[in-house]
Amino acid sequence: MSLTVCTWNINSVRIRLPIVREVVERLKPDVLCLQETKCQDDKFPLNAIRDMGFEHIALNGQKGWHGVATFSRHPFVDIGRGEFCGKGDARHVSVTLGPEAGLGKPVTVHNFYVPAGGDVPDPELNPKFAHKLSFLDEVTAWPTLRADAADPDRHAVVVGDLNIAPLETDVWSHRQLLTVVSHTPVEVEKLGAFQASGPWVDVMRDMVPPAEKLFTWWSYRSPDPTVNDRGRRLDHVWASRSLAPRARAMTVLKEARSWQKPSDHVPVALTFG
DNA sequence: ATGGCTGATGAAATCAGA
Repeated sequence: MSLTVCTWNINSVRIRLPIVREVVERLKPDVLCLQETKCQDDKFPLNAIRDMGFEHIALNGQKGWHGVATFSRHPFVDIGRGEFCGKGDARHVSVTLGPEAGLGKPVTVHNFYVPAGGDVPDPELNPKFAHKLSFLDEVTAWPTLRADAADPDRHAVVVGDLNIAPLETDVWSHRQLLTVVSHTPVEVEKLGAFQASGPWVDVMRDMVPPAEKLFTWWSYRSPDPTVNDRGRRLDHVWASRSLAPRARAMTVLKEARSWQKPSDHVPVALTFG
């Protein structure tokens, strides 16, 4: 028995429905977590998702921007939606699957979309950056997440677009990105505190050694993002300590960045067995 | 050398992404 969890910032679920199908055929996820769905719940293309084999769907969307969604082949025993910084943003949804999903115990999958943080890496000058830092502080202290990580009767996973590339090899140029939002020391420190609050294991980096470059995002502004490979690892899969040793395989579907009408992020799939 | 692009909204230009 195994469980494959996939995370993908899709940058509009409606405009990219055709390649959702392609991603599902290639990665065969049991659980698919999307961010930046940009779709209110009552306009979500539920039937198309069900046709791909996901009978169980948990939404937390809003009009125009943000929004997360989690699809599953296995039923949910629980669904949760966190709200942070009192802004009413749709940036989190969690689902819990029973032991029959394949891991022997229930597993809770938290799907996050962390604020991007704007341009200027100074919380005094840039409210978006201040929001990003506050969001990280709140999720680090969130009792629900800490309880899930510590529960001996359950596995837990955190996935999503965390919008921070923590390691030097998570960006195309550590030196040049030190002052660019997504790789600044203050963000990396807060992401580290968030990770330590579980503690959560960065299973992508268990699968690909930290010495190797590993990216999940390439800017739309490059004419051909594959040419210079100026990417960043903004998307993450973390597992609770009981589950992390059971990571069996990972796929970063880099080729999806070159498909027609791509997202600027590519899907990441992790199989636990 | 990051921003030259992309998407949502709403019907043109602006905001946001990161």
